[in-house]
Order: sequence, then structure tokens, then C-alpha cells
Amino acid sequence: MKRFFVTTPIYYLNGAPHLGHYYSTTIADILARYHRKNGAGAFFLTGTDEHGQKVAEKASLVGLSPQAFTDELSTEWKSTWQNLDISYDHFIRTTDDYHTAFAQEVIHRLRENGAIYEKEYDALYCVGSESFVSKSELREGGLCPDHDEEPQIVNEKNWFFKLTDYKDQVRRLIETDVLEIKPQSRKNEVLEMLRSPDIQDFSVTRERVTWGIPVPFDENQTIYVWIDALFNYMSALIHSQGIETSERDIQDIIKDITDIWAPDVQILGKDIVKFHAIYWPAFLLALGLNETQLPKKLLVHGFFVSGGRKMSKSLGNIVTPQSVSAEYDQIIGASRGNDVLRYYVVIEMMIGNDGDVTPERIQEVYQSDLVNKIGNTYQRVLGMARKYDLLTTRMAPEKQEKLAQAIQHKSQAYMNQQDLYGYVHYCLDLTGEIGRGIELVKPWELAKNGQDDELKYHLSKWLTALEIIADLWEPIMPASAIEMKSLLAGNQGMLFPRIS
RNA sequence: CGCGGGAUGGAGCAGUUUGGUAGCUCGUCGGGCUCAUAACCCGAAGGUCCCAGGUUCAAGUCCUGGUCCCGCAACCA
Repeated sequence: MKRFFVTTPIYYLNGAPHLGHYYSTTIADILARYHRKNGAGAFFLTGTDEHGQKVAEKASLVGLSPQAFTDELSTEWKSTWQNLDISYDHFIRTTDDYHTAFAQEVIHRLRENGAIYEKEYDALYCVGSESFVSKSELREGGLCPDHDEEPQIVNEKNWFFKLTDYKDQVRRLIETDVLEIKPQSRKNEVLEMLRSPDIQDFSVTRERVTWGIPVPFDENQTIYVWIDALFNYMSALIHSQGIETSERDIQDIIKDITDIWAPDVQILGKDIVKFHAIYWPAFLLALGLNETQLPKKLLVHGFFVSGGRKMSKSLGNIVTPQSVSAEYDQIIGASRGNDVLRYYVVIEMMIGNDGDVTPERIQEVYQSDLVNKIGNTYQRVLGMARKYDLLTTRMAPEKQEKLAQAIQHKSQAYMNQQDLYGYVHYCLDLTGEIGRGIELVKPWELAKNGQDDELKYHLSKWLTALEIIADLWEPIMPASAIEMKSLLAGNQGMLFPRIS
């Protein structure tokens, strides 16, 4: 059976992780955890994108070599994810030796397959920003949008990728959902792009970018960062599985990784749709993969704003995952604060739309959902179980099994669509059903009237249900799911304490 | 006509792909309960689904035109 392969973008190393990165990574983490528990296993890949002129500039600003700079930052990223209990299976750095070697092999093979060609062209180059600008970006008077100076025309010879040879095929794959793009609006957007004349052959090597992977057959050039970046999804997998690639046909290599390749779901933000939906499949086809070996689904999400405004340092409305997590660690009194944020981002942001995040909203959701609904329901049932000495009672195994299957069947339908919002609401509904059941049954009256058998019957049902629900919560709130089970096993404690 | 996102009861949001009684959370009001974290349950009020046309037996949902907000300036997913 093939393992579920989920990826996040690799994050560009020009700063510390923020909420947006956290969101992508957490969605991937939830999917991975779910499939490890309920499916044929998972392979969860994340990492850092370390090449490019911007990184080199930033490094020199702080007086470090690019390598030393990225060593430091990528370590920080890695430890951030580890502290937030992100269960990645592999963390790739694009400066890793195996990756640079693979990227070189990729461009070499693209050349052998006739997918790239040399071309001389005139480009506009702004000295002030040390970057190329396109004509459409120019301000009135032909000035660089950032520097108010006139860009110079430079002549460069680069290697160009024959995107025009593949765009029709890619469009058909997207139209027929062989390559699925979610949500629908993003799919439409990509199809629109593919019809536009702007989608042309483009340069995949650079002369002026020195902090990059050298083109093996052209010593003046480095590989365009997007070839470098996108192929992380493949190089990381190949490396992690210990597969040898040199002197081997691409189909032959694929054979060795079919238990994981191709990606089932690739998480990405709306700003990098074009690269993942158009360039990436085109590159893979050019490399010699067939249509069934392409990524299955791109899940495109929106951005977070805070209080309706874009988060910015000057507005002082930045919400960082580390601070929220630490704040709720204090409140809960265990290292489960991160679960609160995990829950929040899932419930707040429909995948695809922008989401709003403020400390007030997080607190509101914590109080109403986690404290009043979930925490309180566990407390109610456990309180009665203790009082009536029925803590260890459960439904008969075969009945338990039946109930679990019915619940898993429904929850699975949501998860297979990556509908985390629907999944969480289903979990909440189940919890609410128990609450309403208690009102209906009135166990306290049963106890008063000495109807012990009936009391035991209902409590066994609720306790069993809570155990099954704890399993459902595990991908969303891993640490809290463990606490739920510990409480059900008879340990004392409070799941989600109220904020006083 | 640069590109994209949005407009649904007081607030925040689902629902629009595949048209068919307008739904959720919070808030408000009334009632109930006591197993529980002043939690929980029941009920009620509150909506021209931005506007104007159109298609249809039927439109929040499809079509046409318009209005108003918000991103595209790197702390960018």
C-alpha cells in the first residue's frame, strides 16, 4: 500500500517562522497524523529554501557567509517545528549536498531531453535593487518600481525551458482533475493563466545570482531558484529512502519510490500557485514522468490577517505561534498550549479563504469550544463515572467496534477531502450529542431511583464514545487527545481550564 | 478595461462547484436542569443573502451590468 505523501512549501530563509508558515505546516501535520493512524502510513516533508540573491544579501548584512547564515536560520526553523511538535518525516535544506547534486542532475536531464535551450535576450536590470524587472512592473516614465531609477538594458544568455511544449498538456490535466487544484477558484485562476499569452518559455538559469546551484554544463550560470526549490519534493524523498540515482533512467528511479511517490497533497499559499500548478508538473513531464506519476492534489490556502488588517510590525498586530502557544501553556498548565492554536487555525480558516487571527478571537474560541463544549463534556461524564463508581465500564467489545466504525466512516469522508473544518465540526457535533443525551436520560434521577443497570448502560455508552472521540481529536490536538485518554483511564485532571 | 479575494440576521463565518424550505458560533431575551469548568439543555426575537436586470416552475446559488471594501509595496504561506 502506498503511504500518504504530504508536503509543505520549503520556506524561504529570510526570517523566522511566522503564523503563515505555521498554518501550512500544521495542516500538513494534521493530515500526516491522520493517515499514520488511520491509513497506510504517511510521509510528511518540509524544509527550507536557502538559495537566491535575497538570502545572500541578508547574510552579508549581518556579516555572515550565506552558508553560515542559512546554517543558523535553518537550525532555528527546525527547532521551532520540533518545539511545536510538528511530526515531519524529513526536513530538507536546499543546500544539502544530495539536493544540490539532484538539482544538477535534473537540469542535465532536461537538457538531454531537449526541454531547455540557450537563448540570448535583452532584459531590464535595476542596479539599485539588483534584480530584473519586467516591463509591466515599470512605473510611469520607465522607472523601477522600487528605486525610482531607470533600469539598464543588459544582454544575457540563459537557458530557457520550453514551457510552451507542455502548457496544453498541463491544462488538460488540470481540467480533468488528474492534477486536482483546490479550491475551485484557484483552479479557475490557473486555467485562466494557462490561456494567457504571458505563459511563455522562461529562463531557468541565472548569470548574476551567485548564491545558487551551479549549472553543471555552463559554469557562468546558476540554476533558477524555482527549479531548485520545486525539486526538493523529489530529492528529499529519494535521499531519505537511500536510493541511488546516478546513471539511472528516471522511470527506474521512480520504481524504487512508488510506495511513497507521487505527492497526494501539496499544501501551498495562494502566492505560489503558478509555480506549483504550472511549472512543477511541466518540469516533471519534461523530465520523463508520465501523467500518473504527477502530484495528485494541490491544496491552496489563503493568508492570515489580524483584526481585518494585514499583520505588520508597525501596526503591532502580529500574532506569533510561539507566543500563543506559550500563553496557553500557562493557562492549561501543561505543554498543550499549541493544541489551542492548532484548533483555532483549523476552525477559523476555511482552507482557501483568508483568516483572521486576534488574541481576543482565540480566547473566544478557546472558551466556547474547548472549555465549554469539549472540556465540560468530559468533566460531566467523568464526574458521574467517579461518583457512581463506573469509571471502568465500557460497551461490549463488538458494540464498541460497531460504533467506532460508524464514526470513523463519517470522519474519514471529511478527511479524504482535506475538509478539516467539516471534520472538526463533526467531532463537536458528536460531543454535543453526548451533552444532549445526558439531559434526556437524566442519570442523576436514575441514581436516585436505584436504576443501576440503566445508569451503567448509559455511562458505558458515553465513556466509550468519549474514547472514540479522543481518537478523532488526535490529529488535530495530539497532546490533548493523550490527556483525554488519561482522564478516561481514571487519572485526575482538567482538560481545558476556564480563563478566570 | 492589470490581477485576485470579498459583500449572508448585532459580531464572526458556512452554504454558491451539482439551483429546490436560509444554517453555525458568539451575543440578546424567556424558560428549564443540577452530572459539570457561573458550564449545560429547550424555546424566541432578529436577514431586502450589496444593487439592478435576466434565465427558470424555482436563484444566496446560474447569466449580464453596476456599487462598495480588501490584498498584490517581503515580517510574505
